[in-house]
Amino acid sequence: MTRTLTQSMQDYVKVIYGLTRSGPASTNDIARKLSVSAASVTSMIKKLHELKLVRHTSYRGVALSHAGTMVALEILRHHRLLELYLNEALGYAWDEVHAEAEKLEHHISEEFEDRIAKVLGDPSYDPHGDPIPTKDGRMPPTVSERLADANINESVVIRRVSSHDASMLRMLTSHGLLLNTTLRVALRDADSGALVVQHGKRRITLDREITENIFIERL
Amino acid sequence: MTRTLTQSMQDYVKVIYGLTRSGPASTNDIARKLSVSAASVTSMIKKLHELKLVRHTSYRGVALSHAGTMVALEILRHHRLLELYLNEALGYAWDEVHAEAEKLEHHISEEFEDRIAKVLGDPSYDPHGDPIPTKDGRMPPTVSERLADANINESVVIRRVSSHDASMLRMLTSHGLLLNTTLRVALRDADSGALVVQHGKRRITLDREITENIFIERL
DNA sequence: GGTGTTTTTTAGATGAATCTAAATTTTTTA
DNA sequence: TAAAAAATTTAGATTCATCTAAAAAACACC
Ligand SMILES: [Mn+2]
Ligand SMILES: [Mn+2]
Ligand SMILES: [Mn+2]
Ligand SMILES: [Mn+2]
Repeated sequence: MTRTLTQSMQDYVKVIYGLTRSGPASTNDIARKLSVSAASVTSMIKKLHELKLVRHTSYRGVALSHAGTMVALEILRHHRLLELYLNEALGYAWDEVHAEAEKLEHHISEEFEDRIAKVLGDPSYDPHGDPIPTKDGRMPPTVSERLADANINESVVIRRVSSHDASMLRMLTSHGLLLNTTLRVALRDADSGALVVQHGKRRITLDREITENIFIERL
Repeated sequence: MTRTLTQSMQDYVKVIYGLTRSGPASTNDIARKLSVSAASVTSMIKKLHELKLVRHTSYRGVALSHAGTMVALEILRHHRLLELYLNEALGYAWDEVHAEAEKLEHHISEEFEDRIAKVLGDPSYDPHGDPIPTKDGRMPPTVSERLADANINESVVIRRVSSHDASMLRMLTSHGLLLNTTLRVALRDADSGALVVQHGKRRITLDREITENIFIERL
């Protein structure tokens, strides 16, 4: 069913899904995410509305319909399965998978999706710890506690890094801060909110922007 | 460099490559292969000419330039590596690989190409026995003797099947006639040109259309 | 070698996705 | 609460790949 949608429509639906975790998405936000003009967004929203993939009232923002949500989840499943496959089967690093998956997600068949899912053992999480929607559109639990909010002296495990910025991911890699790494919060800078964390013998300073994007399980 | 070409341009270049084994390709032939109108071909040829990918004189057919040939070989490399990868790594049958590779060939990165080539051990032939162009644009030898031309009583090995017609490939599979299968030519029907071949204990009749598309090595 | 057939090209239109500039509506703020 | 600012939509244009119909060129055959 996704097959009849153009790549562009798929991209809009995916972005709208990401922007509507809390309330409707604005034209400008969508435009910014997709690097297109606001006028382009308005015109695409009109088309998606006619296809009943979104609900939209002029000047009032846009939200996905149930059908639209299913489309978004399917694309997200493709994306995350691809990321994991590139990582596990082809040896891509976690900072390299996003760009490739971003292109391929629109072009693989259901057959391909099913086969890589099977090879991977029907996984629930991608290389960044993001949940992979199931074939029937259910979303596995998402780890949502931020390292930024951890307490001093608390030991935590990194379970998700919600950034596709390759340089941030490489920085974490260089400090040995991979998924499922255990660390302890040593200090918090009251002004900047930066944290100093203890990882084995190493002490690493992580600024607020980074700790906001690292999600953890408390031990 | 292929990256700046649209998918449509890539498809034209690939088809022109396939049609120019002997002399220039005609507008109509290209149109037929791509299922577009002759007028569309003329207009695309004009664009490809401006990009110096083809040489074209009005009403006189079209041929690839050196640059165009390199583009075609790169796409062909993507296609055939993908076919082999789908077959070997993901368990697709040889009659299923073509359609999937046809879509993906335009969307994989050089990184992806290099990684699957490496996983496959830098292969020279795809699941149909077609040669895979090297990264620098050389073409491994192509088996070109047809089963149709084999002599009675001759033993031969199937080395290439130049058809992407899934039903023909499945028919061959059902008779156990896979790549690298040895068989003996038992009879030739003088009228139709059909062959009866002996494969182990089985005798199989193959009509002319099929034997024209099976390429062999003589033993 | 002229004339009819086939092939190719040109002309002009369409739909998709985009843009800029202008108009309209909503929100903010003084 | 009215004016200014910001967000959104409308209007109209552009680019790409396609189409159909008509014109032009090449070919084929008597
Ligand atoms: Mn799918
Ligand atoms: Mn991810
Ligand atoms: Mn390539
Ligand atoms: Mn092949």
